[in-house]
This record gives sequence, structure tokens and C-alpha cells, in this order.
Amino acid sequence: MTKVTLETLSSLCKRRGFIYQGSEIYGGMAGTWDYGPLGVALKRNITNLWWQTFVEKRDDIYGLDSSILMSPRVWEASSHITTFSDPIIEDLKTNKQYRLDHILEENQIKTNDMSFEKMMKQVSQKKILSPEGNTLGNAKRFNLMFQTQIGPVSKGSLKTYLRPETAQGTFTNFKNIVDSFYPDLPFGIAQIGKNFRNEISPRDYIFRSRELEIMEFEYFVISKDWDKYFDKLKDLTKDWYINKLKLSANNIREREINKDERAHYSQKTVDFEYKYPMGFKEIGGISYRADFDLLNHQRLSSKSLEYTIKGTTTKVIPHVIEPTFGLDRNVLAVLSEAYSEDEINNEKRVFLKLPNHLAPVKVAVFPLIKNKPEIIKKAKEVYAVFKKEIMFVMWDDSGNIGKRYRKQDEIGTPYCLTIDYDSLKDGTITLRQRDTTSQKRMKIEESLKLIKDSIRI
RNA sequence: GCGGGAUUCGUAUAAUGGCUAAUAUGCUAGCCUUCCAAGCUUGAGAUGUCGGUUCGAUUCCGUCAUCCCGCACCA
Repeated sequence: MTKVTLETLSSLCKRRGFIYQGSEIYGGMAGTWDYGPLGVALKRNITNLWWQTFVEKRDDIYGLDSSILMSPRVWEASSHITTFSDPIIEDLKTNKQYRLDHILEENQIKTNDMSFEKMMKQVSQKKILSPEGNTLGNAKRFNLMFQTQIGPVSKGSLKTYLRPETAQGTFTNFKNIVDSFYPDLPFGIAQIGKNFRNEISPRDYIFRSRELEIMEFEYFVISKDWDKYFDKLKDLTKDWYINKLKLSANNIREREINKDERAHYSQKTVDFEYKYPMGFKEIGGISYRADFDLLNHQRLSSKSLEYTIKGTTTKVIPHVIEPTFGLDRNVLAVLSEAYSEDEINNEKRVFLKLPNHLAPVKVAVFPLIKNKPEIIKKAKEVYAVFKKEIMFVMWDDSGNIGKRYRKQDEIGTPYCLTIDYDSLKDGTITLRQRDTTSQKRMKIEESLKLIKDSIRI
């Protein structure tokens, strides 16, 4: 893998139409990114593969697409309203900000169930100082959920939030899926969708943004079996990164998250980290959520969310294991992994070594030269054949053949196909391979078969 | 959110308190070209925002926005 900076990568992605800054003509908006024609193609190749792998090819996982807006009571039950916010306090001298609860903990004060107001009282009563020994002030709550309003603003409007995770839509539909299909335990429910988090500081290109897409499933099991399935799903997750996204094993590592760092719902979490240009960072994770969510929703909704084990009268609240895949982080990993440079005729060549099944454009078709109508005509015919058979095919007759190869290299197109004088005579073309730049002359049908076979996984 | 740096055609860079803001590449249109960024011609394209200083600001000052680095944060 060629080492690449985020700057180089984002520059290429902008120039070639993968990813643009959100709201760019208005000066941009922090933490939002727009996917261009090639970016969205790459992204879809990833989501399609994920859906295929975890839903379509399995008998035990059901698909779902729940709404982004949900009753505020959902967030009450999930305890996101109270927990998904950070109490922040400022050092009055240095203006540095600290987590209020962390500072209290450092002073041997347990903050487990302490309200925000109570924490502030502690600060004033016990004369708590900042780590640098200065007076503290200006405390505030920072909730990471985006608030929004439903209905007319003046009267009777309902205040709720854009979802910060897809999982709650899965839990609120648990009963529906059980009623429609009555699947045997264990079974899963999968979703792919947008989530919104009001991050304090979005950073590192598309790595941490305020609008993010997540692919995840909740896997419902009988409580005593949880660790067995946790390990199984962890292996599946790893298989996704290595064998489906084709990330190199050296660039993926696991990290078990200790109690203090874990999310409020989790009893065990293992993060998967990828070696991004800025270092090893979380790409996804797997959490054991136990019965936390279903139990809370049952309590608050007064609906039974129990599952009756078939052939018995035994009722249980299933426990949940949740593998999560950050889609934008998957995209960034695939792009970082693919970026490569080499040299041809003493000239630097930049190419994206994307796996064939993920590459946005599968093949580009060129006429060798532009000013011979017979060649153009034949090339257009070939282009039409490929266009019909393969999803994303590109036509290019600009500049000269070398420039066109370079252009396709930069967007990671695995194959280029050139029509020349010989093509007119014997129906052969030249197939050029991206990574090796090697060329091979063959029949059109032969190249079509070769390419079709190579983009399957 | 704090501290520091930055922002000029799509991209990468240059220059300037006052003349038409330059170069490369990409893009456009055409010529030429029998396989890895050849050449010629043509055209379009930029000083992030708002304000201040000034006769005059892309340049100096401030504001906001965005990006990068460090800190903090990342349920």
C-alpha cells in the first residue's frame, strides 16, 4: 500500500467526482459531505454487498428500513436523552473545556446517577478546581442529538430528535417482525440508514461527520448463549473487512473496550480499527446490549415485547448482539487501501487499486484514434454491448490513449478496452489491465466474459 | 469548544496597496496521432463571507465560514 495523506485523497476525490464538501457554494458546512457520481457508485457497491452478505444470503436475518423521525419516547426509553449528552465545564483562566463528570471523578466523587444540577452544586460547594488548579465556571450540557420540531411550531408541536442510531427503529419493530414471521431464536434484523450526531468537532475528512450512514443488525439470542454468538458474529465482522472489502489483515485490528469507555447500553464491546492515513481508528464494532433496549421499551410502552419459545410456554426477553459498520468509514478505508503510486517511463502514475467488485466503473471503452469514423463506429457498437451487460461502463475519446488510461487509473477502473484497425478486420480488441498495465488481444465476447467473471465476488 | 496555521480558476501552485491576477494540469472546440499524460490552435474558468482603514484592498485590520495541526470530546 502506498502511503497517502487525507489531503491527497480528498483532493483526488473532489477532482474526480467521488466526494464533495457539503453546501460548498455557500462556503461549506462542517461535518457534511456529498457523494458525487463515482462516490455514490462505490458506496452502493458496498451497501449492496453488505445487504447481500448479511440479509439476502442468510435465512436468519430480516431486512428493515425504519423512519428517521420517531416518537421522543423512543429516546427516553433508550436513555439517549439523559445519557447521550456530555456535561462540559470550562476552566475560567485557560478557557479549556473538560468533562464535568470526569473532573468530579478525579476528586473521588462518584457521579453515576448524579443529575447535572447536582454535579454543579458539588463544584461550588466543595471548591473543585480544574486539573491546572484554576476556578471552574460556565458549565453546560451538550446533547449530541439534533433536535427538531414536528407540526406547527406555535401550538401543539412535538419536539423530537433526528435518530443518532438506527438500532432503536429495529427494537420498536421487534414485535412486528415476530408477529409477521415468528422466526426461531436466534435471528437478526438488519438496517442501513442515515444517522445524525451533533459532533463537537467533525474531523479527518469523512471519518467523523455529523450526518453518517450506518449498516448494522441486531441479533436476538437467548441470554445464556450470548457469548457464543458474540464470538461468531465477531468472526463474521472480521470476514467482511478482510474477504469482502479486501482490506489487508495488517491494517485491521480488534480492540476490546473497557467498562469506562463503553456506551451506556453495552456490557461488552469490541471495536474494529483500521489503519487510516491518520492512524488506527474505529471502523466499526460489535456490542452486547443484553436486554437493555427491549426491556426499557416494554416498560415505557406497556406493550409486551416478550418472545415465547416455540413448543413451550416459556417467555423471554431476548438478548441482543449488535455488529455495526460505519459506511462512510468503510468507504474511506477502501479508498485509503486502494490509493497507489508507481512509475511508468519516469512519470508518476496514480491509481486506485480497488477490488473489481467495488470499483465504480468496471470498464472503459476507447477508440484508438478519434478521426477515423469506422473505428469510432465500431467502438460505439462495442460500448453499447458492454453497457447492456455491465452496469457502469465509460466512454472516452479525448486526448490520446495514454491520457485516457491514466484517467481511468485514477478512478480505479480495472479494465480498459481499445478498438483499433484490427478490430474492424477480425473483431478483436485490446484489453488493458489497471494494476499491471499489461495488454492482451482477444475477441470481444471473450473480454466480456472475462470482465463479467472478474467483477463477481 | 480552546490554541496555532491556512483559504487565489476543477486541481496543484505563483504574484501584487493601482495596467487585462500568472503558470502547469484538467476542461471546451478543432487539427494531428496505429496503444501508456506527444504536438499545434481555440475558448471558458479564481482572490471564501461580511465589514473597516484607504482616493483605491485579493493584498493591511476585524468578523464569520470552512479546512489542516495540537488539546479536549467521540454516548
